[in-house]
Amino acid sequence: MTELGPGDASLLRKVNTKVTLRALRHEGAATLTRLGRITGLSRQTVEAVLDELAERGYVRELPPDEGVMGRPARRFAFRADAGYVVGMEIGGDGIVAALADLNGEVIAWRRAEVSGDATAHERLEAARRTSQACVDGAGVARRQVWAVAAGTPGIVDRTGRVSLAITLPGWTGVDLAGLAGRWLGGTALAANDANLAALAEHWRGSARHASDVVYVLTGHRTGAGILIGGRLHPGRTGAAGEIGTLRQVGWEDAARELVKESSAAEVFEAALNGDREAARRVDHYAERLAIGASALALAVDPELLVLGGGHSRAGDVLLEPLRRHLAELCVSAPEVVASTFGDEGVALGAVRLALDHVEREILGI
Amino acid sequence: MTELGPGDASLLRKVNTKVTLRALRHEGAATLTRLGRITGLSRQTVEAVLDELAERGYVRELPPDEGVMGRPARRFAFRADAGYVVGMEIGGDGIVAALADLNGEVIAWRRAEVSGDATAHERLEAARRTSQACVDGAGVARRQVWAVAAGTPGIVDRTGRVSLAITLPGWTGVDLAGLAGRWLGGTALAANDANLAALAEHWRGSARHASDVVYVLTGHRTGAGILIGGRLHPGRTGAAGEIGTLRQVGWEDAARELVKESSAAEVFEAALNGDREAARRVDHYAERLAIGASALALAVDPELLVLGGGHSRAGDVLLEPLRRHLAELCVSAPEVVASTFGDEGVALGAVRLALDHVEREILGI
DNA sequence: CCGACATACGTGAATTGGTTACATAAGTGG
DNA sequence: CCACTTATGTAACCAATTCACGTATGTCGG
Repeated sequence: MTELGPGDASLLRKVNTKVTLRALRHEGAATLTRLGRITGLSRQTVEAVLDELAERGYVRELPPDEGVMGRPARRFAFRADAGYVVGMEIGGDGIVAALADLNGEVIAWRRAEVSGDATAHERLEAARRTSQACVDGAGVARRQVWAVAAGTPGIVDRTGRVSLAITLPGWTGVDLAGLAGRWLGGTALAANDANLAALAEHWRGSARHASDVVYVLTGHRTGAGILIGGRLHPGRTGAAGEIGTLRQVGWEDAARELVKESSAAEVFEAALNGDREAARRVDHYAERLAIGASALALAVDPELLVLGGGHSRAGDVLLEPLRRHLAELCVSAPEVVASTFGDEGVALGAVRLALDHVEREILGI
Repeated sequence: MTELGPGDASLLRKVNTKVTLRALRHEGAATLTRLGRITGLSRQTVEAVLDELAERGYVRELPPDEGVMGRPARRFAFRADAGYVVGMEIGGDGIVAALADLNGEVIAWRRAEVSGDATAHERLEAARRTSQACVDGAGVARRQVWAVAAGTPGIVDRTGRVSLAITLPGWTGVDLAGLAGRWLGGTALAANDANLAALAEHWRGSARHASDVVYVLTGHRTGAGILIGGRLHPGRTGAAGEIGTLRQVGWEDAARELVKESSAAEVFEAALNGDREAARRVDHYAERLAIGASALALAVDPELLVLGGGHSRAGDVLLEPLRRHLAELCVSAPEVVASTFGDEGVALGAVRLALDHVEREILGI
């Protein structure tokens, strides 16, 4: 995994820069002495590292704390506003774009509705407009955007091209990463929506403490994303988790059956209120989900299964039968929880993906 | 994944030791100058590193090459005989033990038959005797054995305990790692057999060039192992890949149906010779395999699917229908190949697991 | 046998990065 | 205004590495 090269002396400085930067970002703002204690490095080393980082613009010196004993200490903070990233969801219902600083704090959201049968061109135009408006509206210069990531239904290959999308017309073959790179500055990435939502849950949601996670995205479409060792596992073609395509699983029409004539929310509501027929439909839907989820859970044996997407808002009405069916199917079923994020999960995961890229490539963390 | 600590100066030496040792092991034997060129380090550094390694006993100086121009260069080689590891399979048919040096060269095999309905105690005794005989017979002192690993059917948890085994009587609950540690010296590890076989294929077999691999172990029992990023993916409970337990998959009795009254080899042979009924049975078996394999392939989206275990010897008679059924079930089916190792795969994978442990913990690679 | 050549070894100085120890500076609190 | 607390600044030292250059030790051709 980690390529290991020979170490000349400057490798040490690189390592210590990473360690210091990580500690500083974790602390928010800190003095030299404190950073030294945390990292295990000497104060002098930390000082040298921070002066260098300040020079490069990644770190800012703050005015010293007042009212404390002793000589005032130099304080530093990571410059989260040194750059920005954009994460977006390009889905069947519309576009969600989020602008975040280098700490991952989202400073602007933007949404746009796009009908499910819009052409690829219309959808892409909406995405371009929405992402650009999100950045411009926040008063951030486009060249300040270091990376962009987009999540979308369907299979997205390693280069960021949509290699297969059944639910969106004309979507197969779209070079999403290539296009998004032209809308804004910086590197552009694209990935499957469920995968990104999984990433978001691991970052700040229900899956914070798990490293192997299966995420099941419910809604009009049913999909899944997999995290292994806390990292995205896209697979060779980007199709990892696309268990729904297996006929035996029946994810294709699971959602359709659930919402036959009423809305999903109504069905869940009715089931909660004791409607036997609604309860039966929810149970049947849960069983369908469980079959696919159990295949994933048996394959990956994750610590956690997160239920996300539109229908996860139903909560225990859906979670309880899902847990029950899953327990029947798995030797040792994983814990099942609802996702923390609603319809912001995919865009948030895209932010995280873009940040990962920035931290790896630019900050060298 | 990688924990990153602060770097004092000695970190550099550690890194360069690893790089040098890796290069040396790759070369077999090499001069200082050559190692310097390969690693990108200066000759002096390489020399200091190797002198240190020689002192610690990991490396040996060889007599210089003769008949070449210029001043004879100091030559070094990794001391593969500085320690040994044992890998073993404890299966339903019997025991396979392999003793290997630190280069992974197997210097002794040992086998013992144990009937499928032997008690756990009998099986363990056979394993103890076989592994000890393997080491003693090769003239290696038991304290020279740095690590032992064992593969077995069933689910093996992270501590090396068999948490569930259906096929072997009394096997559930056996603390395999704990016991194996007492038979021989060193650390002891235990894992699922299919997982280890997958590791062996990645190490020296059909899966050498793939990093994400699904391995399907055929035979009396059908199981699977998963490699992600070239590393074992055991999952939370060690049950990753145990898709066979899903009823819809039908791995439980797939093998039983194939061999109804004749032996598996006979069925394959007959199918090859144009026997329609045999071909139908093989096709049905392949379909059963493909259903489970496709679930794994869709979940993991691997680069390669390796078919191993007893029935993989059948070759194309089985591979061809498997590929066909897999292509029907998967969006983009992975390449399917037969395993390189027959009944030695599990023990060989155990050797690799033990070596991984040694390299990580002792050599610090 | 001997000189030319090729190649590797050996040594010392310079560089980079890091640590420890201790004197000094700059605040707070009575 | 003095004691106290805490951080900074400086100097000496160490560890690991590289570069430059001189030296050693073999082969090859006559």
